[in-house]
Amino acid sequence: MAIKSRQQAPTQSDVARRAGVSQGTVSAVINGRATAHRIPEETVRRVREAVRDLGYVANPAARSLRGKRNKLLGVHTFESVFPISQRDFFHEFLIGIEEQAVLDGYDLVLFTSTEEPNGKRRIYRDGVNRLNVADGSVLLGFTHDSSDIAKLADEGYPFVHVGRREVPGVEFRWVGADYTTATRDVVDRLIALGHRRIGYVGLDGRMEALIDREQGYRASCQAAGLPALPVLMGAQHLSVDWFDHALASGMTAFVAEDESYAARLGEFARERGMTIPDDVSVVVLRGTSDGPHPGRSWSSMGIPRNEMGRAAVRMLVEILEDPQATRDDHLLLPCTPPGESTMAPATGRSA
Amino acid sequence: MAIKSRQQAPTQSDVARRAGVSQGTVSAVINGRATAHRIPEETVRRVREAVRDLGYVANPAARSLRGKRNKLLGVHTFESVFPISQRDFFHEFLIGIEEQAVLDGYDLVLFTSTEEPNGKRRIYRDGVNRLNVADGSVLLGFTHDSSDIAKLADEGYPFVHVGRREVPGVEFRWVGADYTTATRDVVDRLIALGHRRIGYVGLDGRMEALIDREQGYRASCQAAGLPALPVLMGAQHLSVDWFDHALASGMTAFVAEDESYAARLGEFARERGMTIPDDVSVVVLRGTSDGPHPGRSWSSMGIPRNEMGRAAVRMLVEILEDPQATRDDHLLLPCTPPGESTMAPATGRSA
DNA sequence: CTCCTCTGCTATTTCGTAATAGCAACGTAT
DNA sequence: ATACGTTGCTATTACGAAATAGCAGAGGAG
Repeated sequence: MAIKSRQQAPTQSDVARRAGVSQGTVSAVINGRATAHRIPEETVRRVREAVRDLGYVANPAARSLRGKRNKLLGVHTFESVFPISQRDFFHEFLIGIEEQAVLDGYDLVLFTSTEEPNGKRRIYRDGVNRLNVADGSVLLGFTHDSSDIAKLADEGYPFVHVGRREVPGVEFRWVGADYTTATRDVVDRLIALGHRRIGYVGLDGRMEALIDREQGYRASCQAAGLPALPVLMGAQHLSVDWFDHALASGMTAFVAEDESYAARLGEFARERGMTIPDDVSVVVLRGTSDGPHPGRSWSSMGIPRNEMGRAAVRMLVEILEDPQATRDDHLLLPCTPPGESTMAPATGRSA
Repeated sequence: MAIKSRQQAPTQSDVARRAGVSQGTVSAVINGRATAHRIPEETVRRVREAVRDLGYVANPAARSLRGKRNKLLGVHTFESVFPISQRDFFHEFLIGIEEQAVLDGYDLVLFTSTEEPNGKRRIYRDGVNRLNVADGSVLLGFTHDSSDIAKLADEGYPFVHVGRREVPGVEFRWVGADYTTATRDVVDRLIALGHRRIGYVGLDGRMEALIDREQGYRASCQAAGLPALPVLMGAQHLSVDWFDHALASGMTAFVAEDESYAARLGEFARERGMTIPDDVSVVVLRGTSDGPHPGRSWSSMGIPRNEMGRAAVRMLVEILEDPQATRDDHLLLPCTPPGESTMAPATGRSA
């Protein structure tokens, strides 16, 4: 037996012919508008029988052409999802997005075809917005070039950005996590544990998500009357020399914007024969170890990735299904506080 | 500034009006039939400009209604992807699928809307085959009810099943891993290490993927002239009593169809004060620890999930882009051999 | 001056479904 | 007998893209 190649599926007209009625009548019966169309029992029965006999299934293309809606939600990630580090980070968002899409009865379109050779993904390629195949889209990740977002918003295309994002002069919807408050709580906790000099190890790119964290750090220090410490930015400065210097200046705790920086600190501590958290406390502000994959367990602020994905889809679906209703155009979800695994009271040395 | 609400997506007619031509001309330009339609440079330029200005993108429903392709590939998983255990298992397939889709310039549709309350996903819901929104689909996971597959194949819908699957009387394309050979190699290796009584711990559902493994186990035993040992099937039989009995009968190695069974064996061994692999060897035939997520590291046969996903997409795209060409209707990829972490030479006790 | 060819498009139809408008036949009321 | 309502449908159109058929005007040949 050979594999069949595509053949013509039966249409409503085929069904109509067999049942001896018109196509419109078949449509009415199939869509439960039989009574509204005053179609008697007997005719309905004949149509149903013909549907069964022919194995008729509605052509979704035709249906959505008529109905305007495809029941498709797009997911656009600005970066390739493959690099290992990114993979784990995005995965949890995707799970949340999928879970909510299931609940709302939408299918998802993953936009991958727009990837350029450099691994970046753009919304517009040759000026064409591929996202339009979906009723609306969730945007994931960060792009330094915000012109795509601006253009999309200007078109009136319905989308929700995951992660707080500000583009001057452009209004759009987003779902974010409250990094400012969460970071502030983290630093407050370190202060409560007796730490007086707390280092902040930051990334190079200062996107909103990181600025918010830094903001929380500064706010906490200020509230406690601690000096505004210099903030280290960028991996290239993160050397053992810097670490020695930091310790010498009395630092007893570090707040690392990214898990990878905490890993470096861990190495330095081991080199100097110090243990975490007994000698030094380290807290991570952005990691994946809180996810389903164990690995290292730093004291790590929990980003509600799953919830953010769900919330973005929920917001998007609400927009699509009731475009008129007024609602908040953004949502800030709380982070979960870090565990105490790599946090401990400041040791005597610093007292 | 308020968020703009959805304006009608531009159509070819809108573009045509702006460019001062007819809809048909726009269609010709967009589909590269400009020369065939003897449309001069200047007009083509005007149309292209109008397309860019309006952000026009083809309506996939209309396009596919007309029998054209959408550049969309569907991914249907028969089970929900959420349960933690499944999540890791499917994830790697999805990565492979996405990677290849990027290369071939297709976007992916994740079919989630067909999930029933029990977590099962069907292709046909209310008799409607939703997969039709995609040009073709990759089917992932296992369904005991093969009628959906049969119906799909009968319709002539282009799809590739990931995982070898046999449905009597139905021919379709699939990509699988060669579990038979890989398992045979595993058992051969254990035999070479001096093991003479090797237990096989199997799952309840005997789908093809498991039957193949069992087949490889039996083949290896038979080739080595070892007795055909009773095969344990089902978690309910996996007790310490059984373990004691197995050891007493001289078993020195176990082949576990699933990682979870290996975990049970590990517990039993600990209870009896035995160490793996010094006292007992354990090899896993289906696990996720070989993936990017560390966790336990059993000696585990590596399933080429990423490659399987890629191969399925490649096969599907070939079918779509050249339906006539003759080609193999299935592909069997090799597994990677397990490491030696939980395998060791048989101890004196069994000699 | 007429016929023909070539250019550069336009007009029309098609795909399958759904919604709206409306018609023919029959019965009922006045 | 005429007007009117009800029943049971059919006819038509729209949705957006694409394919096919073909037409108007310019220019050249005879």
